[in-house]
Amino acid sequence: MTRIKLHNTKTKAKELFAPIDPSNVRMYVCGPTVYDRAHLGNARPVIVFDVLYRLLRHVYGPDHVTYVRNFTDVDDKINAEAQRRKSLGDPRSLEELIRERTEETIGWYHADMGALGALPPTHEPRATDYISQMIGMIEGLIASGHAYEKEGHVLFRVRSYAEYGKLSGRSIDDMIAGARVEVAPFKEDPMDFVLWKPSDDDLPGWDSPWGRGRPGWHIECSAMSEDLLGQSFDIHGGGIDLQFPHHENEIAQSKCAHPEAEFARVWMHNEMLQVEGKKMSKSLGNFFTVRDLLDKGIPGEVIRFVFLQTHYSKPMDWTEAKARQARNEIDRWSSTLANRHHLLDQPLADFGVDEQVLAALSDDLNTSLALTKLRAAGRFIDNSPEYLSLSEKAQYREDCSFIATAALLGFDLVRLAKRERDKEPSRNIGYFELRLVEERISAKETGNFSDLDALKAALVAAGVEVRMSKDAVELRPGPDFDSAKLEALK
RNA sequence: GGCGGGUUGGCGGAGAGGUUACGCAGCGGAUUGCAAAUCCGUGAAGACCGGUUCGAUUCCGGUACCCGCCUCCA
Repeated sequence: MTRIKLHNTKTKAKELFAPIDPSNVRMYVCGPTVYDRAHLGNARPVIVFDVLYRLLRHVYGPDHVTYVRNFTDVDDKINAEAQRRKSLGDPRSLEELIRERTEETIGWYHADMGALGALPPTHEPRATDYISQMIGMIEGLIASGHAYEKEGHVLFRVRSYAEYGKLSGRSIDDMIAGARVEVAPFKEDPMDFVLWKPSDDDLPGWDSPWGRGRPGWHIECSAMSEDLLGQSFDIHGGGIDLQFPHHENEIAQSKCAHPEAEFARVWMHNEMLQVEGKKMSKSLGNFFTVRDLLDKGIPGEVIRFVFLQTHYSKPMDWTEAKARQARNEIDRWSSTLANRHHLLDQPLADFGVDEQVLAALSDDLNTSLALTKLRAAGRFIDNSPEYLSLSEKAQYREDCSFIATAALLGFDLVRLAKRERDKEPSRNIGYFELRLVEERISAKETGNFSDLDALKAALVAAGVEVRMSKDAVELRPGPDFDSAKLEALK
């Protein structure tokens, strides 16, 4: 069996991955707060942990991995949007408006992440469906002295958990010394954090032993992971920015609620995304959503490819140049397969995946190296002399393996190749191919190539790639293809 | 102030204590009426200063610079 090594943030070391139960490998990843479209940064953990999910499914079997990614649908920004709509005269209740907002955001999220080739997780729990579990956990924490109620709030007593700060390498005293936050008067200790807070009539709320209120941010992940994965599970993932305070607080809550349990065995954190070398922010004007890119005509698989070129533990820079290169590489794979109809129109045989790609992924998700190996495999099956010397059967084996390997990284090459193949062949394209052939013949006879060159230049200007070999002429619409310009040439 | 990440050839970006990363761009060649595409070949690197070592870009220590987190944030 493939040995997977993962860098565990908790131990700061690369470790051999040993699941608690190989027949049910369990992973929890912090999902989005559903108040707006997912921005490009949100896509990074989705893609990173999607690759891990696929790898685990490959190694342990698709039915032996449980992947949970939550939706945070209790949040001030959601409330603010609902209140805004209400203030614009919407007659519906605040709860209805909140529900509407979160519903539509979740719909967008599914569409956008699906476009990136991310598999749906096994479970996608919403915080609001787990309020009673949260309340139960909070009651337990109060009973065991790890939490206290004050002025309608319930706070976690940070000093009651000796290992607080261990994950992120911080000490409570250092943090207090450098704190820039105003401390609420009802806190015993400045670092204590909210498990439950009161809601007024303009805010969503649930009845609880401490009055009508809503949960703090961190408790939802503790409650949902326990409910869906148990008190101990294998992998907990998320962005590095969540390491503190979110994950630190999750650990404190869960470990204090169940001291005998392990909680998450391996912690994984992806580094941040940058755009053209700078942090993505609205003020810098380099902020955009996944949907913005898709609408600009950058396909999801191109975004995925760019992301996977950088190891998840390093800051990743999104640039237009990278997107262009990625598109070229993927296009090449598509056109390699586009005319191999026997691959596209029937189920493929299982000949396994490329060992080198699998090895790269198993080494702490070295997606960059995996892409390099996949690239080599792609070149091999693209009519290399070695490939052409193989029997038809052996070629088929190589093709299937290549496609399966790409799928392990989340690229559906069959779909892309079909798209390439089934591109509506423009009648104009055929017309101009014929015309180029004819003009070339006559140009060769007369020795005058100026008309031919002019036509070729005009086609290039219309965004068409002109491929003229000795015995054929092929025109391919490029990314800048402009059918109106082409029409005008007639 | 505390914590963490980064610094590799023109650009992007990996691995490995000694043997080609790879891709893009460049250059040379094949092919072409000329190109494009494709194929073949090729130069070019590891922030800085020390240490360990027969040998370090790779390990250790320090310096500099960049980025992020510590407040909602993926």
